Amino acid sequence: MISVLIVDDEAQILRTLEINLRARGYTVYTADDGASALHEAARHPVDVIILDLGLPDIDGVEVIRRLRSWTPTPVIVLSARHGSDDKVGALDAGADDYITKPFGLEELLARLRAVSRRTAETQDMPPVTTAAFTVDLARRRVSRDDQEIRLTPIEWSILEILIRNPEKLVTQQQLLTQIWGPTYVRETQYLRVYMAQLRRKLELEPATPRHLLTEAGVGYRFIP
Amino acid sequence: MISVLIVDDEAQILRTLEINLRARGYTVYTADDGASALHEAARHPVDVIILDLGLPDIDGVEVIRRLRSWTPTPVIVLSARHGSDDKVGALDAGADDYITKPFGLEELLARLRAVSRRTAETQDMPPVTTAAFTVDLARRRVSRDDQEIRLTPIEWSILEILIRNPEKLVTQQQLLTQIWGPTYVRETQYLRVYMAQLRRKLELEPATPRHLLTEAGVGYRFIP
DNA sequence: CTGCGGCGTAAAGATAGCGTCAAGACGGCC
DNA sequence: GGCCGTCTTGACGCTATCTTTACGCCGCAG
Repeated sequence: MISVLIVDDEAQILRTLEINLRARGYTVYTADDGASALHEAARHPVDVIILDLGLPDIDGVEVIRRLRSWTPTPVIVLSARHGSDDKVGALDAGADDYITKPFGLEELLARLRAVSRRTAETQDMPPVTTAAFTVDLARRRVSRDDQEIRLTPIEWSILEILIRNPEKLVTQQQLLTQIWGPTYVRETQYLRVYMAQLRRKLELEPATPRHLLTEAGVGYRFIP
Repeated sequence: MISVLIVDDEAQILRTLEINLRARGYTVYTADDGASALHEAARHPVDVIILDLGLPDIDGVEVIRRLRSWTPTPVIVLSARHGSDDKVGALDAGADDYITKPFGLEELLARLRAVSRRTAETQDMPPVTTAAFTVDLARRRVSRDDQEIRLTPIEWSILEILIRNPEKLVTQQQLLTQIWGPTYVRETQYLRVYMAQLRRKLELEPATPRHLLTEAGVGYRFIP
């Protein structure tokens, strides 16, 4: 069951959306100003937040910023203005998508599906299995021969990125920026150390890896 | 049969609500001030409490706070004021929903259905049992060897979140935001203290936990 | 054949996070 | 006001984890 928090100060819109989304099987929470939006978001760990930018108390962009300080929950922004500044500001603050009013319900539903697909992938994805090991992204667990394997946070981050891009080449820069931040793009030694550890823990023959492959000078690749 | 406690000092409103809700099949109890509200709530284990904020004796927010110290029963707040401070205060204290007077009966009924649906999810859950202890989310009780174990409100909140996500990793941020609010995301020390207490109370060998596991640097996990 | 860059491996040093204890603050209750 | 349970906060040793350094291997180009 996908849960949504809708934030809008116009009671009519709020109600319409609430009813329509409920009818389609979403669990819906509502708020009609910024303060209660933040409060509700903290209370209920929803999958998506639909946020109107024009709120009576706090500026919508500010609401996004505060949400982003602690949660990665995707945010879809609603706005009456067609201005592009608005849009850029909201997206910069961390919004994931943007719709200008008036909008058709179908459009909103489409975008909702789009952003929630990403989280749904994580939440209900079946475990990924290879000849040597099994990775369960939803539960954040790895096992080999039904034996659970302990991974450190960094080991897990690297493995997760590779698993989410099966067959694909993931560059060293991608890994370094996503895990350590943009200022670490030169620290390729980190990757060597952690890839070695991952192979030692996961591969049957760490010296001749079959699933965690190196592309010399470029990056790494996961083969299922 | 769903039971409701209505608290309001205006006799007329109290009577109108009582009649209308009875007519729709609810079991209704009433109170006209804070003290008797707390008293009635303790006497009858109702499903929902409808609470007017402007009471003659105790401040409405205070009533919510005291209720919350021992029961998770959902509270719908009624208020004459439109101010947002009020609202935030009540929600912070633990209210579940909020309606400003004057309001239509249909709106109240809708919210009543909404909150009681939410609790229904909880109340139908069978108890969770492990080798060491049993947790009954519906009755909010924990036992070990048929001996009931007392948990403080915060201990319970943590345990409940973990139990609702069996096998899954629950991040420190999830726990901190859901229990203390988004501004406490750095206070990981709280978690260490309370996890230690939970283990001391629940685990057979608190030093080597089997059901409440730590994922260093990330969060905690419950294994049935 | 020799030097070089990139890689894998091992191990040492630095750091951050954990569990634990205990003292103090706080609030409800008699 | 005083008691009691609960929550917050600080200090400590310990361990896991991260970072850094060192070294040998390999392929390649000069």
